[in-house]
Amino acid sequence: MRITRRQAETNKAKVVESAAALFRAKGFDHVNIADLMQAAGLTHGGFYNHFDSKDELEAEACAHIFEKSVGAVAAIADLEDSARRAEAFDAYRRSYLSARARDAEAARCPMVAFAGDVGRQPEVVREEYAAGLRRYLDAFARATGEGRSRAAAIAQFAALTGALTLARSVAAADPALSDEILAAAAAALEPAVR
Amino acid sequence: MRITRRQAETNKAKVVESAAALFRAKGFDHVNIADLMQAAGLTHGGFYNHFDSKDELEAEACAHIFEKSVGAVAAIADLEDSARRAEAFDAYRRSYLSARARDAEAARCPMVAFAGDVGRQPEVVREEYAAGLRRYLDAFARATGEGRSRAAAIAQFAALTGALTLARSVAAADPALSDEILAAAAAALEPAVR
DNA sequence: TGTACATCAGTGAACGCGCGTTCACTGATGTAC
DNA sequence: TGTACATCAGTGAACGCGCGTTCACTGATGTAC
Repeated sequence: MRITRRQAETNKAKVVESAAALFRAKGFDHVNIADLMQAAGLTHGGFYNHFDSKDELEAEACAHIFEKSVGAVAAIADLEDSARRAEAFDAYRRSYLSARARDAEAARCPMVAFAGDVGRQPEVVREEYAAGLRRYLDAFARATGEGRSRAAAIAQFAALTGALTLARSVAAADPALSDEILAAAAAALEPAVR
Repeated sequence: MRITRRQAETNKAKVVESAAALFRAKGFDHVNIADLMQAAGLTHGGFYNHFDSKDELEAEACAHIFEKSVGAVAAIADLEDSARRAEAFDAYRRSYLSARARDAEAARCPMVAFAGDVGRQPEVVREEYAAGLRRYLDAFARATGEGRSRAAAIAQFAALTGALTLARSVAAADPALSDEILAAAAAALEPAVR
């Protein structure tokens, strides 16, 4: 039963979109093609009409995820009023370290979702990830404001990822420790430059 | 061909030891039982003479790894001369963020090796990991010296893990960015309290 | 101390399952006239 | 605009491989006498 070309494109986009969510929740290696196609409302056999391999989808999903994440940070960096920018950036970091972000099944931050695994992924995925991280850090450094060095911005972002990753890693087994980690990281945040 | 009870114990210890190294290098899910037994000089069939399941070995290996890591930090914390303790702690953090630590196949820090994956592991492993992180953070907080709050110590450790994890994640695809991350994190380190 | 038997660590083949990938088939869409 | 045929997105069964786990077997160790 052939379908519209337009419909086929929509379907492919849906696969990338829902695969992205699954990858962020479970990691690349713990999502199988049957599940991922089902999440897009299709059956597994059609997968190879859209992608040469699972690796290729992983790379596309990775790019898709970074586009959104980088976009959100860039939007803050692009705020012209420096006071509003600083306010938005503070809110971003607070929300980054919130219990809600920790408890979300699919990690919002691509680095939290993938940093631990990406070294073991095929090269296409590693390249896409590295390109994404580069763009993310550029946007993040711009968002910190003129007063801060790029190095300081990177160190600050590392602290955010580290804290959220640690908090997520013990969320189930030791929620109190997990809360303590988030609170400690939030307390250590320096206010944004206005 | 039955062997000495003592020899059997030695063999089990060897399995835990070499599995620990493999897990740190490749993660729990990317080490199979045949490889892990071979690394210990045995064949895969004998695995279940020592362990009920792969999960059980994962938990034991996890405990084994934390014992070493926590021991190293605790040894620094236990130094009586506060100037020497501060010096040792500085050296520890510098070495934590070194290119050498990043390039080591098996991550030295258990959190860098496991934080991303552990949430998806069976409960025995998650519990062992959480217990290990608790002990590690206790030792780390003691090692920072009396002048620093526990919260500050935790935030600082999160910054270390985050930086090393990010640096490792792009080490292959973008070595320059990887170096930049390590350097930025090292520059942001506050000197230890003497 | 010596002998006979039970035990059990180690071996390697086999089982069963999950998963990425392939393939023959379907039938509506796209196209050539 | 209408008709005939080729195309190709989608389907579901099947393939092949890797891996955790099981099992029958071996033969030296441990033990009971």
